[in-house]
Amino acid sequence: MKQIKISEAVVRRLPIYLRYLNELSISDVQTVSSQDLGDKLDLNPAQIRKDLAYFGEFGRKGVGYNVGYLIEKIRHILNLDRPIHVALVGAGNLGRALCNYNMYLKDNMKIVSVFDDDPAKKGVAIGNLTVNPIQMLPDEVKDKDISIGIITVPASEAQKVADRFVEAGIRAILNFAPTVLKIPAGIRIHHADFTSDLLSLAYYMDHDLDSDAAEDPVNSDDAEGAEQ
Amino acid sequence: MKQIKISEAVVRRLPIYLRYLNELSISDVQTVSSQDLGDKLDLNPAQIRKDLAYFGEFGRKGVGYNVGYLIEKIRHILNLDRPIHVALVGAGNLGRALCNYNMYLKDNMKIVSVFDDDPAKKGVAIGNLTVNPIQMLPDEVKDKDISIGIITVPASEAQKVADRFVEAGIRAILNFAPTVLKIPAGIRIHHADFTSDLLSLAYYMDHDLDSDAAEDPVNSDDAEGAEQ
DNA sequence: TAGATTGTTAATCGATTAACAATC
DNA sequence: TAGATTGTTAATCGATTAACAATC
Repeated sequence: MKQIKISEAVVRRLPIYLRYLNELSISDVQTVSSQDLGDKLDLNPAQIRKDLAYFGEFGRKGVGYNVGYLIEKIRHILNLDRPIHVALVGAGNLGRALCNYNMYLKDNMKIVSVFDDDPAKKGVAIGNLTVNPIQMLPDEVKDKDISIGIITVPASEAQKVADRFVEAGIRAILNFAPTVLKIPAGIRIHHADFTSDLLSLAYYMDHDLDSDAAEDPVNSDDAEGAEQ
Repeated sequence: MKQIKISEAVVRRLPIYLRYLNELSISDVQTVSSQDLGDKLDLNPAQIRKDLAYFGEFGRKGVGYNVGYLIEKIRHILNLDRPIHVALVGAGNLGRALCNYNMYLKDNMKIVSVFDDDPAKKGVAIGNLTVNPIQMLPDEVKDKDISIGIITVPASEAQKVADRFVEAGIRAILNFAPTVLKIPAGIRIHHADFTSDLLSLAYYMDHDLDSDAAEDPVNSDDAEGAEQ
């Protein structure tokens, strides 16, 4: 039996496929080709076929993919055919926004517990949840079978929260704090750091051309730079 | 003069470097090596040296990089040595959270205008901004020299907002809506789609039971039985 | 059948890492 | 000087894309 390592890039595309397939399903579209998917999602059709083929043979030659069947398969691959429980630490503006964003409820994944170490926030309601003190984290993780943690505390507190998550037995972390975290191997971590995202976009603005070109290889030509 | 194409991967690391360098600067650290940076940021030191070398020779052999000097250089490369103005469309929970997140003020980048097409939100205050009707977008972009747009509307509205941004002459977009947008070549777009991020983490729940060995995520149920 | 489209292998492209001469 | 560390080239690794036989 061959052991294929599925790359993170592949896994990250699966929810994108799933999302569009769900749209197609709602529109009662029965069948879709890798070409259709590629056009819509701005991806190479060969890449889509290859991604899916890692997990099985889901299509029919000459026909395409059955939308409902492919949805079912991807949901299974992503473990979304069973409930996945999420905890969030940091009931600030961003944390509250994410809690209210319950649009992924339909995907069997939901935030079931919110924490904050500010005593003033204890018991405050956010949607149908109430803010717990951070000390309750280990018990809640156990009691509610929580496997993913979201961090929305300031950068200065993020590592401490991550450590607590790890100790409580969480399997994966989504970190919104603008800092790099040290996490033991075996725990997955994704960074959702929009401040870095935003700053990196500034690179593509028109550079002012004042400085000496010798020392500044970043001139406006770079910003155009071929469509990809 | 050589025109080197700088990859997006490189550009995206620059703000990460900058952030840690700023921390070092605050701690009065004068010099840092690529080894130090790599340890802290979980990156290969050779990669860091290579990234920086695309833009010039910023270090000293046998010594390392001067923190203050490198900050200055990276800020210049990223255009953060001049004000960068940002507009945000979608004054919901997430949009308001981002507006209140003015922690990147110190980087010369700030949200200067907020829009929403809900008449009920017109004039509502968010921090020191007030919500404008979407019709004002083109004029605001011109008047306030706005070059980056943030989209925090529902997925169903996101393409319309993107089109407005492009027409108004924006140079780059940060899209928080969970959908793929069609954007003309030459305009940069980054996706900050945390719902996909979160869903993709679910993949690692069952499959990753032993940490380092690549394990076969294609279990027998998966590989089998395309009904078709 | 003829046209379409998959699954998969091979080719290409790009990014990361290793290695080391230069030199502080 | 001896040790440290850069800048850069070469080697490696991994991901994307092209191509096409299989086949619906």
